[in-house]
Amino acid sequence: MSRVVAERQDVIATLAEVFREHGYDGASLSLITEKTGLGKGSLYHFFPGGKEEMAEAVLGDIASWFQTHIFDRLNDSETPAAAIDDMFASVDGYFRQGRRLCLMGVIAASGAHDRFSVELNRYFADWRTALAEALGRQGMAEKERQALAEEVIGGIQGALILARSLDDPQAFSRILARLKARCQPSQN
Amino acid sequence: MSRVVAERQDVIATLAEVFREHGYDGASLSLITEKTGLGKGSLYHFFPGGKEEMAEAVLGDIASWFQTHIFDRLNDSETPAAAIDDMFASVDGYFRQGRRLCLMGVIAASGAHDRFSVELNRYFADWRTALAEALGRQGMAEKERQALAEEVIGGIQGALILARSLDDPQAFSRILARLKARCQPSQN
DNA sequence: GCATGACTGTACCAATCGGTAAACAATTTA
DNA sequence: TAAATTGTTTACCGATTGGTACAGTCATGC
Repeated sequence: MSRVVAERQDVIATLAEVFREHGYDGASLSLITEKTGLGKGSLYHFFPGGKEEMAEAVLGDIASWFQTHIFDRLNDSETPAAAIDDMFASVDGYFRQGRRLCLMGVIAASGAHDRFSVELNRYFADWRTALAEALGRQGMAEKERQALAEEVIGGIQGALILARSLDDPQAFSRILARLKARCQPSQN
Repeated sequence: MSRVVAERQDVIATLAEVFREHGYDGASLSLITEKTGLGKGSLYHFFPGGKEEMAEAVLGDIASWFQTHIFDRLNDSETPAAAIDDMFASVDGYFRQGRRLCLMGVIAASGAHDRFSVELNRYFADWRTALAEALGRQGMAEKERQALAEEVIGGIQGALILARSLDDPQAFSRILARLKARCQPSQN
């Protein structure tokens, strides 16, 4: 268990960075072998399905991270306002204050989109549902909470792209703060 | 003039679609020859710099379209509220009600980002400046208009990614409507 | 009617692509 | 310790990559 799983987990973390920085098509096997330090043989030992399986593993890893650290906390919390605050803090940390892109967004904006449409759909739909319900437990009306959740989640993606394009990570933080303010109970 | 320029312009439009749908790395020359109907010889005749020059031509074309149809109108208009409304209408049309991605965003989220960082930076910075100034002529305070312009432009990018990921173009329209409402003079 | 220059089709290039196979080393397990 | 499992190295595969070279086509202007 320990060794193997741990190493595979390490590989997945490195794979995630490679896909994030170079995109799916841009992440060649030679680049992957270089960054992971693993030869093709080892790579195909861990991921017999090749590059596609590597990306699936990474997306699955990300999905479960968000599930436990974001979605579940939004759902379980009895103090939705605090849970939503936690969400924004986690998001800020996860995306390194705007210096890191969202791999889900990267894939969605690439030609590999079709290959992973199920994962993409679930990730964004689950996030939207969890946030909308937390907003609801905060007293927000049905229509408005659906729309706001959508706006916030999209806003985060756009802020990441904008921050990278402007080469100004702080743009991410500024937008995030505004989105957060819009989720405050006092704003309803 | 006519023949050459016109044809090159047609090619650029097709190139834009290919890059949009497949990303920079995913747009192989064989795919480009197929979609444009032009052999490599013709392609390299029009774009001696190869794929990179093709992408530059497309980005330049997009930049000038936005310059004349969006940025200039925001700047020139003496009725900023109407100009901002026009912007949202143009954006909705340009992105085909959420069924079309923004190539600038696609490139920004890809490994080819570094190659085109100048173009990306200018596109988003110009848009932000133009929108912020229009908001200013509408009476909005300096700080708030900068922040709102940033939020709107990022929000559009994110809405496109979200709409594609959820396979729900209407998500784009819904978010766009909210962003537009936030720019209304009555909201200030 | 012929020279010119814009355009195109084809063959080709080295390099790299994703992926396979199998020999080999290292660890566990019995 | 022997066998079985797990992991790694290396050489290799055919296909495709972006790019080049160049002969040929075609309309235009002189």
